[in-house]
Amino acid sequence: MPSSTPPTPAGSAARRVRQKEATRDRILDAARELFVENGVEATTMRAIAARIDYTPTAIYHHFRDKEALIEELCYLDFRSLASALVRIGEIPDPLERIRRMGLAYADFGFDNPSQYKFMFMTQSSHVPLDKVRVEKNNPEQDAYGFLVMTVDEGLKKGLFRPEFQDEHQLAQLFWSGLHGLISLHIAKADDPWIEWSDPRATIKLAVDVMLRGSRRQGP
Amino acid sequence: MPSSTPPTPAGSAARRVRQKEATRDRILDAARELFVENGVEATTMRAIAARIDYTPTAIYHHFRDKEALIEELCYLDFRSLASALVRIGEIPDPLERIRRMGLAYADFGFDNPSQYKFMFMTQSSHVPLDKVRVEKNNPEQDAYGFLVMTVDEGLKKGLFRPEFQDEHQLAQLFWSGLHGLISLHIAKADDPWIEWSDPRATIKLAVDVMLRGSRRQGP
DNA sequence: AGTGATTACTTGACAGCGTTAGGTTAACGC
DNA sequence: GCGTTAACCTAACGCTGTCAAGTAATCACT
Repeated sequence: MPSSTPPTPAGSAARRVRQKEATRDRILDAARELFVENGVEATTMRAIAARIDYTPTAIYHHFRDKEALIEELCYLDFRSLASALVRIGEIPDPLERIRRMGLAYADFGFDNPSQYKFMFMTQSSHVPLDKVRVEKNNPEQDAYGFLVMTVDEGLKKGLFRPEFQDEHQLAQLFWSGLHGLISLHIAKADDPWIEWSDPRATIKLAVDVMLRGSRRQGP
Repeated sequence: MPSSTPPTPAGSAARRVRQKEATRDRILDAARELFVENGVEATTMRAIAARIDYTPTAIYHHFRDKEALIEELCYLDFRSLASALVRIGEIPDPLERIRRMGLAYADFGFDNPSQYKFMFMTQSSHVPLDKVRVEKNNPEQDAYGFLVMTVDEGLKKGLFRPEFQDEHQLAQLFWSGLHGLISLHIAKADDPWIEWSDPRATIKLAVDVMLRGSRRQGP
């Protein structure tokens, strides 16, 4: 067998598949750049196409419509968020794990405001039910599921006050506490009305406040 | 002087002013209804005009553009939110006052999701700097200022843990904790991914958690 | 009473948007 | 070579927010 054979998939059919995926990725990259630069709303299909020297209609051969394109980026970001959080999974103490997850989650939001915006600040059942892309409760892929599992572990170890029974409710409480600060800062950072404190410092305080306020007794 | 004179402003000039304000109000009412029904984005100037039997361009004699129309509604809602909260102002204990304000704020959000959305979940320095409509720090009109003042009162009474010094930071912490839950519920209520707990129950828990986690010692 | 100015509103249009029907062109299996 | 597939383009549709210009009624004033 000659060494000139392409490494993974031989044959020109496979090459065409690869080429199609390549332009698909170029569309995604261009869209992401423009979304980050100008926001989702202000980014037009024409602009995305122009950036990679295609006609707008070419995009529709790769994505059903603009929303499907957004959803694809959203899906990729959900995975990258989850894999950023999962590195914290080894920390043995559930409470400390929650604390560290919170800080990492906030970092993700502040570092990627544009992604954060269309992940958590816009309506849309981001997963078409027939074609689930993210595996639920796989911590590699589902950050929310990971949080719920961690909270559940804390509940079973009796680390929280007795009024907390539902792991979903407590997880939503933690999550939304952070989300509030991140999203307000993204949406209203320019508002002269509010004198914003350093958001990362506030996040640290907020995480501590929520843990202290929900855990059983303690020193 | 004959009694046929109109009550408040005499003269037909004044009547014209009143008529102009009347159609302006009709535009605002129609816009509000459509915004609530279909959302801000999906509501067109043409639809607003059609609802009150005007041409779309008539609106532009009363509002600079669509954003100015939204901002006017936003401004009205800010005042109605503030006056809903100010009724709680008499409660003497600052902590209890914060707790009650939190619950009232959440009620406003859950009861008026559409208003809440364009008040707190969309970008825009909602106040044109040259023409401030809401009086800052007047609790009747500025809900955020009211919260900051209450937090400051608590700080001065030594009710909070020593790491809290900045009244803005602590106010933002409380506020954003609630905002997170409200906004996530508005944006993602339909998302099959998350098993939402009863949001009002979670709000109650969240308020208690945040107060317990931030106040000094205590039983 | 007549005249000119003001103004609330309409007509008709513009550019730009997301999207689509239909045509072109190249590579494919046979 | 031939029919098929499919990636991409051309041209257009209906929709959007917005505007320049026109109309008609009311105003203030001589």
